[in-house]
Amino acid sequence: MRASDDAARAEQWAEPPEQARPRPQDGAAGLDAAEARDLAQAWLDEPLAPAARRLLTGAVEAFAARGYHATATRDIAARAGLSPAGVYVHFPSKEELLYQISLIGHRGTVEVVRAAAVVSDDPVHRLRAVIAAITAWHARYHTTARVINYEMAALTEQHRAQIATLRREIDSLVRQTLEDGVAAGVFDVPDVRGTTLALLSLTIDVARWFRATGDRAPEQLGELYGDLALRMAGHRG
Amino acid sequence: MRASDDAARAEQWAEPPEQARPRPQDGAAGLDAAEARDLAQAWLDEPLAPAARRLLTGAVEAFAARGYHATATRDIAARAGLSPAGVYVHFPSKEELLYQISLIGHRGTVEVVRAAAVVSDDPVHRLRAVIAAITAWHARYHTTARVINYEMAALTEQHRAQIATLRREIDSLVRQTLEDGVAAGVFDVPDVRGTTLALLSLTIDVARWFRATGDRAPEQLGELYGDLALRMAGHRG
DNA sequence: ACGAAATCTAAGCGCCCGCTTAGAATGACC
DNA sequence: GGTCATTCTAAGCGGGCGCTTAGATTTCGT
Repeated sequence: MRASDDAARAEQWAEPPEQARPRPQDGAAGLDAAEARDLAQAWLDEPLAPAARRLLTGAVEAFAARGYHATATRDIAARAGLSPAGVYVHFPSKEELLYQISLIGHRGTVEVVRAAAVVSDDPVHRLRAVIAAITAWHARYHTTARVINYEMAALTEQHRAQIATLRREIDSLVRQTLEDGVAAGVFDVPDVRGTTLALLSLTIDVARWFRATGDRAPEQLGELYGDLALRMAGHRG
Repeated sequence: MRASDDAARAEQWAEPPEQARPRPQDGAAGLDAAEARDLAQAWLDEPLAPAARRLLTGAVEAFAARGYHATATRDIAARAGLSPAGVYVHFPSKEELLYQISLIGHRGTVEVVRAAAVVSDDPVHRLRAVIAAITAWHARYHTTARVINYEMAALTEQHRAQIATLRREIDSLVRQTLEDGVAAGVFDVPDVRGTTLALLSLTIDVARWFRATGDRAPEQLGELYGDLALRMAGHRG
């Protein structure tokens, strides 16, 4: 048995220990440097006041580590270096924080998927590119991905419906690619609906187990999953 | 576009709305008849006092619907028809409830997987049977599966370590089956570790999206996923 | 330099949390 | 039918929750 086997199992099965109570001003508690950099980068394009950005990234970390309902607005405020009341200058409620995180996160995913979809008209190349892109995104931004995939039930009904629209777009694109491949005779898919479900399932679950400290880079995982997707689509490589 | 397409997308993307506050004595709030029957069945073999069993099944429902941290012990007590203090006659803490749920759930999964593994020595039949079994279990007992897969971080360190042992057994069995198939020349798997990860990922994510009200029976889904597993393993059927 | 707008804090409101305690009901056994 | 362990409830403790309010401080166009 190779030494990396244990690491692999830990990667799959171990949940991160619940975070210690954050110290004030400790904006990136519990995140390693690479993860914090990626997280900050991911939110750089959003037109936000610095304090609002710190609140959002702090909320992502807290929600991912302890769950939405278990996270106190006081914790989020402390991560952003604000007093408990400081949160409500920028966001009217804790749920609004989650909604904004979910919105920005889902829009980012949709953009990544769209970009991957236009690289080629060939269903084979397109399926591999799309699945690789979704997978790499879920790995690189696994903290955000955790929140937007596993805390949807905490959104209000209206917000959840709005997010569902974005998710449907991703679903449609994967399904359409499968159908195109079947029509072109390069895929063999007896159950397009079920296989679409399985493909997205595979990429979403990455958010549950992926750790930046593992030995697998997001893009490497993306390529592996892209190849697995072609196999699942019945493509004879 | 077929009418069932919308249902399929809902199946994949929609989270169940947060449950209404349970009424006292309402032991199966939010579960349909089939789901409640399955849940009760799953716990029938456990040697437990009736009240303890009602507390455990009530806790499963509550944890699955709203999350561990968001669930009040008062809610669990009400589902079991007890006063808030009645919980502590049977369990010393809320975490102990989660631990017992996790233990019973994981033991059940391991049993199901072991039973599927002995049906055949042929890696092809065995992989299909094992993946189909895990998938069907996660679909049939998706309420329990949700709790034991997504609330692990809420366990104490000792309890989490104990559960990890059971999970490692499942991981080993899938990995060994892949390796046997490669050695026998019936599988083509460039990355056994990553493919094992992906296979288990696929089955676990069923707990996130599966609804008993969907048009797909647990065993049907198991067969679909068993076939997908063989494709992912590079078996030429 | 100054007044207004934006941003932030100290304090705290009403409520719900996990869990404990004291003692009442229950039921199996002699 | 009395005994006693078990099971349960009513009441409540200390504390944390989301969020509000009143007012201090900072920022900035003029």
